[in-house]
Amino acid sequence: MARRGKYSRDEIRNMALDAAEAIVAAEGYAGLSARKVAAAIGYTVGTLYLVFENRNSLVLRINGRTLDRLHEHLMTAISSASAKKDAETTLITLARAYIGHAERETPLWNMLFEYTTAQGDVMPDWYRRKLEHVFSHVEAALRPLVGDEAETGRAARVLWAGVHGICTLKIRQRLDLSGGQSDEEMATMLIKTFLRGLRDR
Amino acid sequence: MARRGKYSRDEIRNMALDAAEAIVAAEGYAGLSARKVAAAIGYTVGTLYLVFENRNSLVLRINGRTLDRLHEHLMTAISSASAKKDAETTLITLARAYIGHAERETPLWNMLFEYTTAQGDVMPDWYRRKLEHVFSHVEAALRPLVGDEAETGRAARVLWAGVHGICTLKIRQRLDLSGGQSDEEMATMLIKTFLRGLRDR
DNA sequence: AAAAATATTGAACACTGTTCAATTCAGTGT
DNA sequence: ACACTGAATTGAACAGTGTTCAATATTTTT
Repeated sequence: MARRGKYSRDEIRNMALDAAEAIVAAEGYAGLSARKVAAAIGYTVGTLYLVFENRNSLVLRINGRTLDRLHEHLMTAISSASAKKDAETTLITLARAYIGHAERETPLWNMLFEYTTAQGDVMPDWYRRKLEHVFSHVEAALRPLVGDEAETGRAARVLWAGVHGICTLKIRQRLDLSGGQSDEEMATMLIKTFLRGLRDR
Repeated sequence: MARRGKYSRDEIRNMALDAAEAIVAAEGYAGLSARKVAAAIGYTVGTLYLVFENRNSLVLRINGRTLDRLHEHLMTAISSASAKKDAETTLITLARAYIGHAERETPLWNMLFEYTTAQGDVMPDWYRRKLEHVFSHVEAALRPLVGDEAETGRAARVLWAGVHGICTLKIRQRLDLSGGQSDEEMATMLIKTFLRGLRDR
């Protein structure tokens, strides 16, 4: 049944990504299988392997899309709600948006970190650019507060890794040890305290 | 070949845990399989399932041991090097020890977070106690600095989630975007800035 | 209409977690 | 010494997995 739907390679790739995304969203990373994706778009495994090198590269592409959506979400969050507010407000807005996104798309967001490269080699360039892209929001908010550009980069990374840590531990239920403080409250506390420490340097 | 080595259930369980740990350390979470563990201790799959409910519960037990070792490691780190130093020094020592442990046992440490409970239910009690145990070190260091006990708990969780975030992003190579700042330097910066912000409240 | 080129299939391989009837054996009773 | 019993252990079976690639189906070119 060749060329059945006259879909190009790119079209098949996108259909596969759509289907795979839906599967992960519904059944999680573990529920994702080549045959399931292929069946969902009306093809068989073989075709899928014609369009993706392997399972890992499919996962990486889905993750790329997740990063794109996250970037979009952060953008609208800071542009709509509190335009041109101070750094603290902006950063808190960003953190809420980040955490909100992670909670809304938990399985896809989890997959962002379940994927691991073979020991020794790094993430592909296009993926690292997307990561930087997401990061740029934090840097922009922090720049007015920290003079030096290199220092801005460092502070942004440290602070955002911190917010990410809160987010990931909450979502994976490693932080429910005591009084039910929400992850957003925790992130707010981190940001406020960190910024105060930064100002009083 | 029944009762071949006259091992009790508990002994078999421990042998299995030792073997599984070695496999994960060498080949990662993905390399762990029931048949491999069984073969390594001279039994077959069936016996393994007599001693562990399923793969997940085996993983959870390995994780328990990893937490125990982590706890030990943190203890020796603060008791030997800098006994009775100020909070900042202690926390930095703890962070270095935490990160060092994660880097020394990367696959086992990763598995700590790759394991996920079925959606809806929580970690078993014995596991949560181990988590609290590890946390207690951070709380102890932070207590003199923060008056209120509830506030101490909050600050400890926020700060440690931050350190964990740095650690996890570095190990999973999501933070190599720019000038090669080490994860330990980043954690130090986080701790110093956070503590300054905490003091100048 | 025949030939060439390309798209698609699906069986095959070596693996996975999990179950459970069948087998093998240690200890006891005779 | 021998059968019996009950527990320990096995390993085949099931339904799935990622991945490959000769074979087939279809379109395009000649």
